[in-house]
Amino acid sequence: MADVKIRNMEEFAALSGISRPTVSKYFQDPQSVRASTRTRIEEALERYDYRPNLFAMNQNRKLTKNIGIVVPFMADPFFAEIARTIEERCIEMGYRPFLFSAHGDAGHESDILESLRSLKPAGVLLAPLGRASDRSAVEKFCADVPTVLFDSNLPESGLTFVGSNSAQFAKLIVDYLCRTGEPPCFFEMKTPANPNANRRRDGYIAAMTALGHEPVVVQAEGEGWDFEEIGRREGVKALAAGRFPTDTVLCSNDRLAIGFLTACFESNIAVGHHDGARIRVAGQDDHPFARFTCPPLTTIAQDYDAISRTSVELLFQAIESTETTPEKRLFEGRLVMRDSA
Amino acid sequence: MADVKIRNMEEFAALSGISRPTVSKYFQDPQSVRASTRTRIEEALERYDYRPNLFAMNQNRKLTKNIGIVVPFMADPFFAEIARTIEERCIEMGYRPFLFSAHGDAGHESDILESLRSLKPAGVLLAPLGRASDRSAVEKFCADVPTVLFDSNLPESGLTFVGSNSAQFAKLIVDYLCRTGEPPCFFEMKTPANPNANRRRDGYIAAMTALGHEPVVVQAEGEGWDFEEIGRREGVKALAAGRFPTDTVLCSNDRLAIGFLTACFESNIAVGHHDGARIRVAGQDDHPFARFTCPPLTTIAQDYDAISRTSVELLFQAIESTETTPEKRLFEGRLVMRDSA
DNA sequence: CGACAATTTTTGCGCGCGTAAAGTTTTTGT
DNA sequence: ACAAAAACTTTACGCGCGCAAAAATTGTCG
Repeated sequence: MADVKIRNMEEFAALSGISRPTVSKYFQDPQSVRASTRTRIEEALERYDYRPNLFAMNQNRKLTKNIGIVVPFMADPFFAEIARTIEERCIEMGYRPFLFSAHGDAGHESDILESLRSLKPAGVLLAPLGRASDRSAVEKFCADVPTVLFDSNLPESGLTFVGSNSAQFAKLIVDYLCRTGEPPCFFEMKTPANPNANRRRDGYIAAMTALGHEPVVVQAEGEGWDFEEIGRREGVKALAAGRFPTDTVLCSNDRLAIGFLTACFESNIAVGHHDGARIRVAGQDDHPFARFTCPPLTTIAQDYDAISRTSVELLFQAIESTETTPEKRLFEGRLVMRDSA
Repeated sequence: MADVKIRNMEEFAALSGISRPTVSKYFQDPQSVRASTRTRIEEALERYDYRPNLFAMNQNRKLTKNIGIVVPFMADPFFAEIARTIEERCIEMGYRPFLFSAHGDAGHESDILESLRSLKPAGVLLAPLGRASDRSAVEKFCADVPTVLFDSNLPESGLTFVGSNSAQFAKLIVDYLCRTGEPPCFFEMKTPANPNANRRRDGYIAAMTALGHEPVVVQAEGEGWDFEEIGRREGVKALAAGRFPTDTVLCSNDRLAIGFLTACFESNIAVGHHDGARIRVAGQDDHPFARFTCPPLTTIAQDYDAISRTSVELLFQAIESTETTPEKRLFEGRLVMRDSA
């Protein structure tokens, strides 16, 4: 590698013996130039180590290669994990992903969308905060930028959405629990952070009704994204008050379940399906930590891989073809049987 | 808000009755223009909703307002949390943070640093992967861009670093454990992901020796960032093989401890300091989930707030004054007593 | 070998804003 | 009230590359 400092594409083009517009074409899509030309450019690249100026590139370009990825709460390993896989797929496609977390705050979410505009992204993958989101801000943004929603939908928005089939989740776990013991009560937050929670509750009620059981919903007070703490604190209260008529509790999601397991521990109630256990607990999501709770949490696994893959596919579809009809893709969950239920 | 579409700063300047260079000055630092001018610009901003073009701004600028934040593993809530606080502080300072995760992979880490170059960041806050990092790549980067390392240092690199005092951590927890029961064994990964682990082991040995106890280090096989799984799998083996001579286990970090708690559960060994418990387990970090393990994990809390605050402060110090001497700031941990030990 | 298509080269403008210098106006201090 | 200082306006150039149109070259195939 010759250590000649290259200032711009002009210089690099001269040194590699190719015209600047062709080099420019190469950087926008290496496949768009003749193989022999490509080889010459790549040889020069190895010798001189030049990278086009990001800001100049995007300054006067019709469409950038930037992709925005926005999640509601990065400190939730579920989102960290899905963001990771999405990020990788974007890079594979030759795009440049930028990652943002709303940190559970709607104001921050709007700010992100605003500042995302100035990145002129080719497309955005957005997992909205949900209920708390500034709907009009999100919709206005989506009208301007090709966007695929994932994880949490904006009801009636008519936007492309990729997520999980809540009804199927509920049916799967309710059927399992009823088959193997007492029918479950449902433990959820009273004011859930996103609309999935409502669909999960409805799914639970439908599944119970279909089996001829009386659904019982126990709601936890508390706002925000501290699901574990809410599950623990309200779980302790609900247990003490005897609000669970059966010995089986289905939590709306794994994080709530993790907190509820702590509540059971604090209340000296053994969890599981073994002799001596007094309560069974199940969650939904297959959170990365669900395998490490004590006892390990029985849950419904989201299809991370299908969700991230499909989100990216639909986004690129929307980017490449000017007009696409909004789609809605729901993936099924998989029962993960562990010791808690 | 008049819905006149504003194309550029020129137009906005005309509409607000201020010259373009002054408007430009305002956007670089609102405090740099006279209060009366600032007011006029801000009034116009409310009416017309204009935002300068990010790419044009940074195109021909000596120093951008971009800050890179790089963590080794975003799916670890510890890093998600610290990234969040750092991000907020940068925004407060009028800078624009960009978040990146190496996802536990050194190649990815180098790629991030490379692509970070093209963002022309004013500064970078980097938590290196540690042992796995491509040292020369990191050092070369730090030579070009003002960088503050945090969490994990690059030994002998002479770079500014902000982290925790491992020796103090070890002393604090070892003293506590010895005071309240049998002296602890130390459970760690054989080939740890970052150098903090080595310092923690050394700290443990020093603290034990100081108290006149024989240190016992039990090492877990396994590579990578799946700490919980390694802690669980190797924990089960070590427990079965009777490799812990005392009834107290100090884990190198909380994630390992979380896995180890699962190992104890699987091995039917009650954890805690209550009657009937057969083992005490402690961790280090105060991981966001440590409070929700069963039993809740006794640990040493990192001073998240001081670390993030100081990192940002030192970075801006380095950005503003051209020449600063590298500093090393270590913060003390706080004993968090819970039920596991 | 010639015709035709596919690529590449040439040429040149433009993007939106940073920045510098010189001139003009406003503010500040006494 | 007046000079000095501070802030602003005018003017003008440059950043590095995208993009488009026309000319020149290369490659393909009968």
